[in-house]
Amino acid sequence: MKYDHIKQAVYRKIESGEWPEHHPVSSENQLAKEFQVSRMTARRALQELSDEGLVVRTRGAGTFVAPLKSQSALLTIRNIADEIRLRKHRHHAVVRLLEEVDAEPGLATLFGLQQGAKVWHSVITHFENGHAVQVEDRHINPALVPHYLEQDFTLRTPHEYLCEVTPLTEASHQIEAVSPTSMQQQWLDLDQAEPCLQIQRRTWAREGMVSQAVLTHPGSRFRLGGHMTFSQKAKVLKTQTKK
Amino acid sequence: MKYDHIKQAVYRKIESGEWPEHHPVSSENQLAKEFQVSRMTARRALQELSDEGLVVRTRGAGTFVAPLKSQSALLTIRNIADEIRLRKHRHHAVVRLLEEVDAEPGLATLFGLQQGAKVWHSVITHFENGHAVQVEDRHINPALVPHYLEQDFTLRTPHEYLCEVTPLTEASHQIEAVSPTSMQQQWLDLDQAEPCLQIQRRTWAREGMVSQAVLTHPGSRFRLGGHMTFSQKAKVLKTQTKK
DNA sequence: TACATGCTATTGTATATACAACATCAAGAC
DNA sequence: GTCTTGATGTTGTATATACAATAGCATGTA
Repeated sequence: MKYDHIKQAVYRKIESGEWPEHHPVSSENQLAKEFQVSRMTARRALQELSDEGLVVRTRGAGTFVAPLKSQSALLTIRNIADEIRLRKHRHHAVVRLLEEVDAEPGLATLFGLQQGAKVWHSVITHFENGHAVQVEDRHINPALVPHYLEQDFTLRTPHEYLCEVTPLTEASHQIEAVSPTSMQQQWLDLDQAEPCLQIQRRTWAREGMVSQAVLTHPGSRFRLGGHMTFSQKAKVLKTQTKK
Repeated sequence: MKYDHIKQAVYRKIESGEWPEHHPVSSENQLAKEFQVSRMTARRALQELSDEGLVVRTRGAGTFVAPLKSQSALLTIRNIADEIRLRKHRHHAVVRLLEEVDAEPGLATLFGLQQGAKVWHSVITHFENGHAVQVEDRHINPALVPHYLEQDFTLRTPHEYLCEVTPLTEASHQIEAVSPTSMQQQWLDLDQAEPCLQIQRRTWAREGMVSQAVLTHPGSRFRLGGHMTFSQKAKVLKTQTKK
């Protein structure tokens, strides 16, 4: 499988960070020459990488490493700020906490740190047209993310910062319905405890787990929606059963 | 784009139901002859359909229409009964309501029916190891689904029945956190109103909207989870931005 | 400067061919 | 009946080639 050889070579360049977003990928002819294969074989490698969304190809221009910023709309829940702006609404954020804390035992294990090691912690409330729609309670692995505490998260969300600083490779999510804690209630400006949609998101880079975020949305002000056609459904199914 | 011509021809056969699950698809050579193209062009059509999960290809055997039964794990939320059995737990269902009712105006519009037309309505509680984990409140378009009221839904879930009777082509979902109504609370054997995760699922066939289901889960007994790697994430992203 | 033209590199589509790997079935050997 | 063998059809991989469509750049022109 020569084409798979080429795919993996390109994949390594991207995954290692040697080729960042928008970096040009060798052209079909260059790869064909370099790997001593025909252009059609090199083409297949790039084509499959494109199908998988790792590179973007433009006729006449070339092949480039795909930007990873934008996220799948439904599961990773795109950056809340982008989502709000997409609806042409105003977004602003208020930083409630930004601190260094002792890691809880469970989290220390997930991060691969010693018991009692320090981790970074931020709590940020996101507003849509002046109404609180999400409180983002996030813990960060300081071994993998530099200068987290010095960022101004009213300008750029933690998620955006993480995407820039580290190449994320995996994510897991859990969605559940909960009653907000009194602190969450306060952070969301809720008069009374209403049901909240809570999403736990964990993200990994190649070196290990980068961050855990707990995103809490008031049920009355947030809804998670999606739509898929038959063939798209089948495609998602395939990516999931493949593992 | 000759290859796209072939893709669409095959797609129509599948979508129309003329080729059911596991039905053999014409071979590359047959298609090449039929459409007056080279084998490589016919091959591309089948290959892309395979990438999209519509057909399954086996070297030496041939190409076949893919089984659609299994659903994407995260969004369509696989059949609750399957999910429970997958965890090696006991599942049973209790039918709370199974009746013909007047369609609400909104639903009649969605179904493409006259105001005040009759629709079918079922309410079923699903139990995992004896604990209620979901109440399924479903409305059915009687124009597209036969004999719904005569089914025994303790043996086969409505979702399973619908999948057998009609070829579903699209689905949309909304997820939110709510307080249960008093009826839902009763159907779920809840002592007090706890936050519930509520999923609204609408499904379409080619002829129109088939069904609307509202699935309500007690927050304390249910969690929606998922995991995806980098390249899978990118693939999902692509299918969603494509529209 | 501003615009138009054309050249070149790159990706997209289509074809023809060759061989490899595998599944299925039928005929024959035991 | 059971197993082996081989023929045939199918998909998978790889190559070589041709032309189309587009992007980007450089060059020439007004």
